[in-house]
Amino acid sequence: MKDVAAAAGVGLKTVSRVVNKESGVSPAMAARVRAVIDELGFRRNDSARLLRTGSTASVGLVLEDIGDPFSSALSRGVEAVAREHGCLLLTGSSAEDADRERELALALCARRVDGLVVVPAGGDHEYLLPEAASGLAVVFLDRPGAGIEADAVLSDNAGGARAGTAHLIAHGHPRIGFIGDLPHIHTCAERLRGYREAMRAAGLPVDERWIATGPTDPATVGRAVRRLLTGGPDGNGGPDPTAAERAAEPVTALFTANNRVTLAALQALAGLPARPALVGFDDLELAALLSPGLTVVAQDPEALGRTAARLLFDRLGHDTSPPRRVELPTRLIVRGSGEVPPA
Amino acid sequence: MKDVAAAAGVGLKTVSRVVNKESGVSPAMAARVRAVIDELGFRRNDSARLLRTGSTASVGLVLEDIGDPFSSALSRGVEAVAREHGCLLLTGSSAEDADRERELALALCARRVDGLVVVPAGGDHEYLLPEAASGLAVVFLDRPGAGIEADAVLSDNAGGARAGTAHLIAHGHPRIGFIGDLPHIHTCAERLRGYREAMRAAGLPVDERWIATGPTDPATVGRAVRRLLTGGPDGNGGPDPTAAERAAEPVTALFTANNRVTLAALQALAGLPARPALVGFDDLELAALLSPGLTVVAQDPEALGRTAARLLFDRLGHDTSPPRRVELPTRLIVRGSGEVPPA
DNA sequence: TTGAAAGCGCTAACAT
DNA sequence: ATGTTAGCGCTTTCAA
Repeated sequence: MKDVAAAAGVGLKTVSRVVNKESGVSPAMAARVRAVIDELGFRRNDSARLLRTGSTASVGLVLEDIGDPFSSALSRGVEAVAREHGCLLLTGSSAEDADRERELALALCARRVDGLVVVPAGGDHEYLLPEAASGLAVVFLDRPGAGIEADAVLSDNAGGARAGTAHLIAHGHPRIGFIGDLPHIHTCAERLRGYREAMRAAGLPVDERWIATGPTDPATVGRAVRRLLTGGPDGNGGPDPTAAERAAEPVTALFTANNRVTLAALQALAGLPARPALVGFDDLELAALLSPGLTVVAQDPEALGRTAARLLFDRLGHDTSPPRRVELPTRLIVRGSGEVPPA
Repeated sequence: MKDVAAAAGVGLKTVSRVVNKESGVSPAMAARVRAVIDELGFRRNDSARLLRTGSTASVGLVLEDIGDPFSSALSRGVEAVAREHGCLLLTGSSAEDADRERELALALCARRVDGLVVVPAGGDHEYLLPEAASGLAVVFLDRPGAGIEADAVLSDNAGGARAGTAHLIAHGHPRIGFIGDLPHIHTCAERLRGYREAMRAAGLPVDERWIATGPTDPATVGRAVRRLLTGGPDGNGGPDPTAAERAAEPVTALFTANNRVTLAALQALAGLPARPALVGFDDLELAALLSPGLTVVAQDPEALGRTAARLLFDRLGHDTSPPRRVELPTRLIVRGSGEVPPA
C-alpha cells in the first residue's frame, strides 16, 4: 500500500480510501490510484487490516471428522450462515480426540476468530474460559460442552431413540439389541437412554447383554451383530463375568445408534440368511434404495449447523441472555427395515 | 503481552521469549512470567505474530460443495497433510459458481494464506496471477485451472470412463447411455471422451441422443433415464431438431458420470420393472449393499486431496520445477449392476 | 540474560 | 479532498 501511494504520488490514506471505497476521494484521483493498484497487482492485506480494526470477520469450526457425511452436512450449515454474515470459516477436525480438539480450538483462538462452533470430542472445555472472558463467542454443536457456560445445539437424541425403539416394539419385537459407539459420548448415552425409556414404557425387560457399545469399525460392529443375533456371551468381561458368559436370549431387532454403526451393521447383515428388523439413527444417502428400505431416525445436520451458527452470530451481536440449549426434533422415516416382524 | 510485561515488571521481549519458549531466559524469570500469563489469561495473538513474521501457517481450500461426500473426502485429505505441516486450513465452498469461487479465493488471499488448493468452478483463473506473482502457491484439484500455470491433481477421468464403458460393452451392451452433469465441467467432458473412446474402440456407433448432460437434480436425471430407456426424443432441441425429435434406439445400459447422477439414476430406476445395466463413476457408501451391488469406477478422493496438499507444500518449500499435472488412477469395482446382460 | 526501539501493513483520529 | 501521525500486538535487531 505504501508502494502504491509512492508510485501514485499520493498519501497513504488516499490509497486506503480508494481500496475501501470510502467517500471523499475525487473521481480523478481514485482512477489514478486504481490504475496504479492494477499495475502493481496490489491486494490489501486483511490480516493487517483486521489486526488494526480488532475484528477478524472469521469464525472457527471444530468438527469431529470432516470426512464423515454427518460432519460435512453440519459444516455446510455453518458455512452458509457465516457467508451470510460475510465471515470466513476456519475448519478443522479433532478425530474424536480431546487433546486435538483443544489444540485446534486454541489455534483458532490464537488467530482471533470472532466465534467458535465446537463439536466436543473431549469432556472438558474449561480451557476456553480465558478466551470467553476476552470476548470469544462459543456454541457447542451436536453435543453439549462442559466446564463452561455456553449455548448448545443438539438433536433430540433420547426422543429419537425412544421413537425408533418404540417403532420396533410396535412391530412385535420384545427383544431389541442396541449398538452404539463409545458410551461416554453424549449422543450415544442419550440414545441409549431413549432406548431404555421406550423399553420400560412398553413394560419390556432389558438384558444388558443386548447393549453393545464400542468402536464403530466393521469388524467390531460385525461381532456385536452376530453375538446379539445368536445370543452368545458378550465377551466384554463386564462387572458380572459369569452372567455375561451365560448365553442371552437372541434379539429379533436391532437399533443402531449412528450412521457408521448402521453402515457396519448392514454390511454384517448382508451375509446372513434371516435378517432382523433394523432401525438406524441418522439417515443414509441410499437408505431408500436398499431392500428392504432402511427405516431411520433422521436428524437434520444442516439445520443443526445453521442453528448453531445463528446462535453464534446472535452472541456476536451482543445478545447477552443466559446460555440456551436448543434441541432440534428428529424424524422417523419408515422404509421397510423397521417393519419386519420377528422371525 | 504488554500487560503481562507490565504486571511482571519485565521487558516486552522477555515475555515474548517465554511465550515462544526461546532460550536465554533464567528459570526464575520464566516462572514469574508464566505465572502472570496464567493469572491474566493471556494468549498470544497469532495474527499479529504472523503479520510480523510474514508467514501465516495456513492454507486455503476452495471446494465446490463442502456438503458433498466427494468434497468432504477431498478436504479430509488436504487437512491431514496441512496438519502434518502444522498448518491451519481455511475452507469455503463455491457452490459451483465462478464468481463465488473467485471471491472466496481472493478473500483467502487477502488473509495471506501461504497456499491455495482450488477445485475450479470457473473456467478462468487469471485473477490469481497477481497473487502467484507475490508468492502464493496454487494447486488445482479435481479439475485443471486455466489462465495460470499451476500444478493440478486429477483422476484419470477419461481412462476410468473408458474402463467402465468397456466393461458394459464386454457384457454384451451395444447401446449405452451416458448421463453427466454440465458438459463444460472438465470432469464431465473427460468422462464423456472416455465413453466415446471405448465405444469407438469396440467399433460401436454412438447415437448423440444417448448422451444426456445437464443439472443433476433427481427430476432432470429421472427424465433422462426414462428417455434413454424408451428411446424417446431428447427434448434438448439440439443442432438438428428434426433428428433429435426422432425416436432413438433404446439403450440397455447406462454409464452415470458422477456420484450425484448415479444416485439420482438409481432413484429413477427403483420404480422401473426391468433394469438396465449400470456403471457409475464415483463410489457410494452403500454401493455394495444394493441389489444388485453397484458396479463403479471409483476414485480415491482422500488421496487426491493428500496429493494436492503435498504438491502445495513442495511448492512452499521452494520447489520451482515446472508445473506438474498428476493423474491418479481409478479402479473398477465389480459388484453386479454392471454385469446385467441386455434385456 | 535482559530490554529498548523499530517496524510488519493497515486504519482511526486528527490535521491541513 | 487529501495527508500526517500514532498504534493494533507482535518479533527482529541491536545494545546493555
